[in-house]
Amino acid sequence: MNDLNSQVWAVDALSALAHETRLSVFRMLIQAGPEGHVAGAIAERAGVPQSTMSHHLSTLERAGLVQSERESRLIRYRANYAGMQRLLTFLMQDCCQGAPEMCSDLIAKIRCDTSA
Amino acid sequence: MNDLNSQVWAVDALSALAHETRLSVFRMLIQAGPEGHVAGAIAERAGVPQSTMSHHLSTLERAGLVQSERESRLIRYRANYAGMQRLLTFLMQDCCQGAPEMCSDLIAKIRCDTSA
DNA sequence: TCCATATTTCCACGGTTTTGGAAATATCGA
DNA sequence: TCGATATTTCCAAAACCGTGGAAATATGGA
Repeated sequence: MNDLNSQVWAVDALSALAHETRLSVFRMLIQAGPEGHVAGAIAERAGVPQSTMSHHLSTLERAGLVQSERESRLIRYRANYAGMQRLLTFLMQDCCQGAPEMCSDLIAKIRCDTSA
Repeated sequence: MNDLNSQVWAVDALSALAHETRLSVFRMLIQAGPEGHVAGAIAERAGVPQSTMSHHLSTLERAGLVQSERESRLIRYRANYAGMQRLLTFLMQDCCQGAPEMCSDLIAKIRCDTSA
């Protein structure tokens, strides 16, 4: 995938996350881990109507940030970690080209714990 | 800063980046390093009118992703690495809460080189 | 087959964002 | 002080996005 295509995709992913409801849903799913949540529960937790949430979920899915799977009448949504990784890698790649030492600082400061 | 305020800020930062022109300007500035670029050069390189670019630059600046400094008649823009770091840290923090092992995978895969 | 449940798609209104020419502002040099 | 240059701010038109009720679709159970 060349840089221009990546950028088009990155804009989609960033747009998908650039919304109060969608960002919190994405975080909810990241935090839920592999279990994810079904659509109705997501709408209820977020306090928005199902049809509105359905739009948001499909936006996130089109952007490659979540995945859905039907479980009989329910549809379960999970975070797509690969999409997240691709986005962060794209942004970090930019970072490094101009300031490698700054970039390693940044990576060093990212901590894999919730007390940050 | 609590989580809710961070999220409001994160939505602003993500919105600022969620635009073809603005994302490429941000990357241009990241890649330019501490030298940055002056406003006119940015508009010319991106191929958009100055007034349009001025709006975009102020959007990025309001979001804390770039900084400006007057140099006599010119205004020089530089990437704000702290803003970038804050955004990535916020997104990674989410990431870790649900899937610590995945998170370390992700960090391990981010490489500080341009051959990625 | 028919009903209940979970979810999505349709549709259209209202709001926000993007855009760029023209006018305003800032700075410098003569 | 005046003119040239760099940039921003003003404004209004066009394009885009978010919203949610109602209708459509999918599934399972009786």
